[in-house]
Amino acid sequence: MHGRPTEEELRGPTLMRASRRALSLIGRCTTARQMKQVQSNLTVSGTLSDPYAVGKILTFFAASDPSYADQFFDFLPFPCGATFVWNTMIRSLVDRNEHAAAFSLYRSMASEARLLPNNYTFSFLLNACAELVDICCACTLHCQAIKLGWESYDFVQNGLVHVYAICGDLDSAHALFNASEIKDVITWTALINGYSKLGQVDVARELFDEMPHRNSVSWNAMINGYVQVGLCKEALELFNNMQATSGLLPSPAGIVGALNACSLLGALDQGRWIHAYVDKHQISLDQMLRSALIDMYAKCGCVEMALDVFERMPKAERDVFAFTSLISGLANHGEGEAAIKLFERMESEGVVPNEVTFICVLSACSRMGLVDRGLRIFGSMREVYKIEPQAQHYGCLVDLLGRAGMLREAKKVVEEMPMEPDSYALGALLNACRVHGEIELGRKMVEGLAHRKLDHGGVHVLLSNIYASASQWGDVVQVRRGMEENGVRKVPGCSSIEVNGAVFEFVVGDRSYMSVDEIVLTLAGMDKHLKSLGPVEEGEDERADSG
DNA sequence: CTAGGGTTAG
Repeated sequence: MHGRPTEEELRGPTLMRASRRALSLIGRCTTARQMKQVQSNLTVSGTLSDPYAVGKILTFFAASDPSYADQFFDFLPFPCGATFVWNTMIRSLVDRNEHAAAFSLYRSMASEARLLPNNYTFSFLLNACAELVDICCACTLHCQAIKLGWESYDFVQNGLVHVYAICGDLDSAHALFNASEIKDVITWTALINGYSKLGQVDVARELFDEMPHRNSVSWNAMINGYVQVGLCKEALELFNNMQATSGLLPSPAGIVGALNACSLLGALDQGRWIHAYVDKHQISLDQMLRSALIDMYAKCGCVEMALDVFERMPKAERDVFAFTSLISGLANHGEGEAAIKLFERMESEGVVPNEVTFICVLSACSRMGLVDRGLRIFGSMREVYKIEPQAQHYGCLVDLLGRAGMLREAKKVVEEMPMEPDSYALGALLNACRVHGEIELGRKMVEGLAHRKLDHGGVHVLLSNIYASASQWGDVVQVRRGMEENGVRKVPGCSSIEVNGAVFEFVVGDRSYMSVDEIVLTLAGMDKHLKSLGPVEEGEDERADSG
């Protein structure tokens, strides 16, 4: 029996009595109408007491019509539905991110249905705790699992190690790991992951080297662990190592990690190599992998390829990540107009922007000097998308107004925003003060911040930059001296870029690397060239915008 | 019927 069910099969009154055939039929239903028809036949024939059939129907509706699934479950003629059906329902609630409902169902399992949870129940709910990073809940479940005798079952064991590790309680996770008699790849990987998330990559690496068997998930956990703490070279080294030694094909998730490392390093050649590798081995290009490719190309300075990956993406897969990555890439390459156009295209294609998208598109507006457009987009956040602007968005607004020379308006935003301005908002305002020669305003702001103990290194550096722009060297020295005396430090900026396959790293103020003279000369040349082009007339872009 | 890994931010 293969293929879609025929009308005859669906209507067949006697067929339902045989549970196995019912299961096969359920498996072949593709529409809600078909499934409901089978469901009513099962109800009439009494086969609905088969929990496997019920479970399959539940799972089908949980994915397509959740409220119908809930209804179906509520009206099931219990006690025919065994623990299995409850587990299925709990799992589908967890899948739908309705964790609270899943836990409440767990509670009524004993009270209403007089059913005891089993190893499956615990495994699903421990997973839910891990998603919520809720260690209290995990402890409660742990106790109950012990009480009911499910503690030492493999999935429960691994679920416990995983949840404690994710919640950062590595002592508990490791203790369970040590006591565990099963210790499979999953137990090891859960622990490695926990240490990575805490930033303890050395411990994670030791475990990784020590574990008896590694699969691609274990490799990925370690690769991503390195990326998370910024050890991108180590991440790529491990990624290459995996190809060379393990004989495993990396999964899309692992490739995302490696591409991430390339993005952070600016390692275009390595990124290209990975892209080619993906093509060659026909690794499936899923949504996330495509977004990671777009991001990698954009961050490595190759917007054309970023665009190419985007356009080749099936339309239905172009999600908010793909759009936002590209919008950000375009904005960062001076293609502000294209970034805004893409944002509009996103809207017209019905892809809903999120808070990150707004940061990217607003910054595109501010670099283009498109004040009105930026203000309109900012307004649409709340009005159209019901996204409450965060400090970061107010920061973008300050930048938008400040760059355009509307200092008073920018200052007003800083003063009236509903939360404490973050360093970006303050930095944007101070930067605007520098560009537009508003020395007094800048000075007063920093003084006010220092008074309220809200000053940090970056703010003082910006103030000294303001003085420097105005050639007030005495004040520059004073600010710097004040910073020294008060022990204020700014974290030095750093960046990296790949040239001919080798990655070079730079730290502000460090002149020890090779060809520093050449770089400084080139920069001076670029600066001179830009200045020779003359200033862009104020308001020029705004007119182009409305015209 | 089950578990561990992944994407966008000035």
